[in-house]
This record gives sequence, C-alpha cells and structure tokens, in this order.
Amino acid sequence: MKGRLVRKNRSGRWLDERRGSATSMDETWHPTTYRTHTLGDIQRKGAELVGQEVTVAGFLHASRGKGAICFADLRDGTGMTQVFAKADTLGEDQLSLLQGLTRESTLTVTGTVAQKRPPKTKEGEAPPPPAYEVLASSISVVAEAEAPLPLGVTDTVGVGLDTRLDNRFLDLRRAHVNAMFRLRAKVLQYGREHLITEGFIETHTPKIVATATEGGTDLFPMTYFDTPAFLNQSPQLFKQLCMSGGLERVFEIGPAFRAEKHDTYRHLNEFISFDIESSWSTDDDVMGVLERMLHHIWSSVANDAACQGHIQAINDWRASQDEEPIEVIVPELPFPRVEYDDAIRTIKERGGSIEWGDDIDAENSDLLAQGLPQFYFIPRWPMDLKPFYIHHVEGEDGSTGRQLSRGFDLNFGRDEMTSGGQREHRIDVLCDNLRDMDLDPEEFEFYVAGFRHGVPPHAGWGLGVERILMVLTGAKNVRETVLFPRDRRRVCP
RNA sequence: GCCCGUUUGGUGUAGAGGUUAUCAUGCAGGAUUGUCAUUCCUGCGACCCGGGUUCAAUUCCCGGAACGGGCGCCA
Repeated sequence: MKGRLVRKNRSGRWLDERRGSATSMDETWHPTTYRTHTLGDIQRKGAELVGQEVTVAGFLHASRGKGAICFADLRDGTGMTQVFAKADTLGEDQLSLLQGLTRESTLTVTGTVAQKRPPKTKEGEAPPPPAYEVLASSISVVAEAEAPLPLGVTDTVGVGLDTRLDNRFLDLRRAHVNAMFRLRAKVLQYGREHLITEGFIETHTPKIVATATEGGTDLFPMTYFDTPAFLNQSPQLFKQLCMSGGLERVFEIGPAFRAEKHDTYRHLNEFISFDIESSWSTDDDVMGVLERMLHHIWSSVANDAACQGHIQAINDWRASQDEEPIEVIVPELPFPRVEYDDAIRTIKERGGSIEWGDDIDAENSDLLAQGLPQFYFIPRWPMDLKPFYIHHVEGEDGSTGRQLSRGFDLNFGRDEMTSGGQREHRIDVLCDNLRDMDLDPEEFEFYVAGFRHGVPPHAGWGLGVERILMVLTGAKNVRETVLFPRDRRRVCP
C-alpha cells in the first residue's frame, strides 16, 4: 500500500483517491471518444500530467461550493478525481450548471491537471501524499440524475438488502459493492488460469434438458417448443459424457438451476457452478486439483495489486460498520482430510446429536469445524448418502460395516463449498444404482449409453462460485456476491 | 415444506392507546468556504393494506401482503 493517495473523510479515516482501481499498471489503456484518461490515471500518473490538458468522464460523486468556486468529485470505475472550477476559467454559465447538477449525474470535463493544495491537517499529523485535480475549462453534462436517489451512493445511512437489490445499479456504484464484482472476476480468472495450466479445456453443456431430476432437488419446468423440458440442475451427466468422448479433462463455469424453496444466507435458485471432470482419475486425484486451484486463486489474489485495492475498499466499508477487516489468508497445502467415519466420531465426542449414516447438518458442521479454520475435505461418505453416479470400491466399509463411496465434500467452516467424487464407470453397477434410488435407467438412456462402448474411470467436482466469494470477501449473504440474484421471491431485476 | 420475526418521510431509524410523530441522511432555498462525504440557517417530506375492540388505533387483536431470519435440502 506504499504511495497510496489518500484523503480523510468525516469519520477521520483517509480515503483512497484511487480506490476501486480497475486497471493494473500492466493493462493497456486506450482513450475513447469520451475521455483521454481515466480518473485513476490522473492520480497514478498525475506528476507527469501536471499542466497537460485532459478530458475525463464519470459520475458526480459530490460537489462543494455554491459561491464563486466549486469542487466536484468525479468518480469512474478506476478511481476518483476532484474537478476544481471557478468562473474565470469555466465561465459563469458552466459554473452554475455544475453547481446545480444533481449527485450521480454523468458528465465529461476538459481541463488542466494540477496538484491539489494539501488539506489542513491537525498539528502533529502527517499530511497525505500528493493528489491531483483537474482545473476545468469546459464541462458537458451527459445524463442528469433524478433526485432524490432511491439509494444514496455516498450516504452515511444504512440501506436494506432488498432496497439495494431493487436498485442494484446504484448499489453497484458504491465502492465496496463494486469491489465485490471485480474480485469475483479475478477469482474466476485465476481459477480458469490454473485449470488450463493443468491441461483442462473449457466446455459448455446444455442448460435446457429433457431428463427429470438426477435426484436431490426439484427442477424448473419449461416448454421447449412442444416438448416438456427443464432447466438443468448441474452439468454432471454431460461432463461425464465428455469423458466417454475422450476429452480427457474438462471444466465448465456456468449456471445451474434448482427449484428448491429455500430461504437462507447460502442458497440461490440460480447460481454459477464451477465444474471439472478428469479421466483416468480417482476422487483423491481431483481433490488434489481442487486444493491446488484454490491455493492458486488465494495466492494470486493476495499478490494482485488491484485485488488488494478491492479488499481495501471492502475493509474501509467494514470499518465504517464496526466490523473486523477481512484478510486474504492463503490456505496451506494439502488441505486437511477428515473422513466421514472420523467426522461422525468427532461430532459425537463434541456432544453433537448424530448417527452413522446421517447427513452432517449445519449445527454438526459447526462442531466439526472447531479447530479447522480453513478449507477441509470430508471424503468417503456412505454410499447411500451419495447420488447414483458416485463410484464405490467393494470392501471399503465404514465402522458400521456399511459400504462407503468415493464421494467427498469440501467445506469451509459450517458451509459446503464443493461436492465431488469418483464416478461409477461400470455400466452394470450404474444401472443397479439407478434402480436402487428409484430412478428408471430408461429415462437416463442418453447418459447410460455413454458407458456402453468403453469409458475411462473418471472423477470430478462442482464448486459453488458464490460460496467461495463469501469466504474470500466475508459476505454474510450469498446475494451480496451475485449481480442480480435469483431467490425464492426475486426474479427482477 | 416447517418455525420465528419485522413493516414509520426517497433512504435508514426513535417512539407512544389522545404527541405539532424523533433523529440522521436526502431534497429545495439562502449564507459561507482551496474545499476534502465542507460548515451554518430556513423549509419540505412518513405511521403497509383490510376488518375488529375503543369515546379515540399509526400504536391493541385478527386476517392479508411484502420483507427478513432459522431449519430441512443442497453448491
């Protein structure tokens, strides 16, 4: 954070003039029809720009001064810059236009870059590092904002989540909210980057499907021309067909739809699933892929200057809400593995009410997570808790003598991040599994057929992108991590 | 699907069976200012809907709607 350009706000903290910086130093910036420089540029390259004429554009963040001069803070996705206006350089008409402009209006400003006069500081307090401003010679109002705003972008008052989501476009203009989605893009970028280095290729499978549920959840029905169809709950069956097709290692980042009427901090009816499938692999092999990928994401975020800016924006906000700052702690490899058998024993020892063969609910997960501050795997679940496509090895029995599976979960604290496993590639076992779970192999013919003419053993997993973002950003509600979340009640906007 | 809770200006809140309904933010107007989410003055703006109890309901009761939270299930 050396050399940050900061200033103080009313609560006495220094604000980062470059906060929300979108462009890393190594990215290439091309001027557009509307601007020669971003506002972040003015601060970063201010020293060399002094005296030069620039055109900048952005939202009117705040304006001060109704007399002979006016200070207008302009904000774009890369930072903030103050515009200084006085009648003798801007002209009476344009000055009063600027002074009367509503907050959040968009405008372009042409003027000369200058170093700001330093703010008054209390005795003994160090002045902030130099910052730069634009001395306006002309302005052009692009789109005036109606007042009052349904949600004050700079207001100190709190705003309910529902109000925020109803007016998401304004909510997104707030630095810490904007930062969330820039971080989201980075997480996907680094995840993708890692899988490509391990030889995975990106695929897309259909979201409109004819088959009924593969179990465990309800689907959204729809009409596909004259045929009944559904929105897919997971790319599972299709990525397995890719294995049969010899694509070897695939990944997919795409939407999944579940029609469950849940109403919790961690569920959505449309979410982004980050899936992989890998041939000639076991559950243990793909757990390795997962932990290496998460490690890469975390260490990359920790070493990315833009990400640090986003984290800082979130922490500035958290400080104003009296919340502890978040920290990017790179998880150690390998992640702990707590087999289901051991998990049940540990939960019982800690006073949890659970029996072998039960799913591990949220309360019991809290007990299990004690002493596990980071990600941890739970491998080797009972076969009858896992879907029909999960593989098992005869003779691998739990402490009660019941068949174990090659399915695993990855948790963080009480929350499940990932579900995965080695898949059943033996067609006879697969069909038995379907029948055991009261599913009709006939209905899954398109899938079962993929196992009839040779198939490699394979394994994979599906990771909830939103839940990973919650861990990274400290968001307490999954809706915070989605631009336009779809939950039980919300389909608009 | 089950359980619990909330609903007061644009936004976030305080509060009481009879109030001029609190505060902040915002908005409008004015004064001031090389300011720093400026400061000061003046003004504007609200009790979710329907029914009941009562002399009187925004306040109590019932129902509805919207929203929030927890559980189950999952990512």
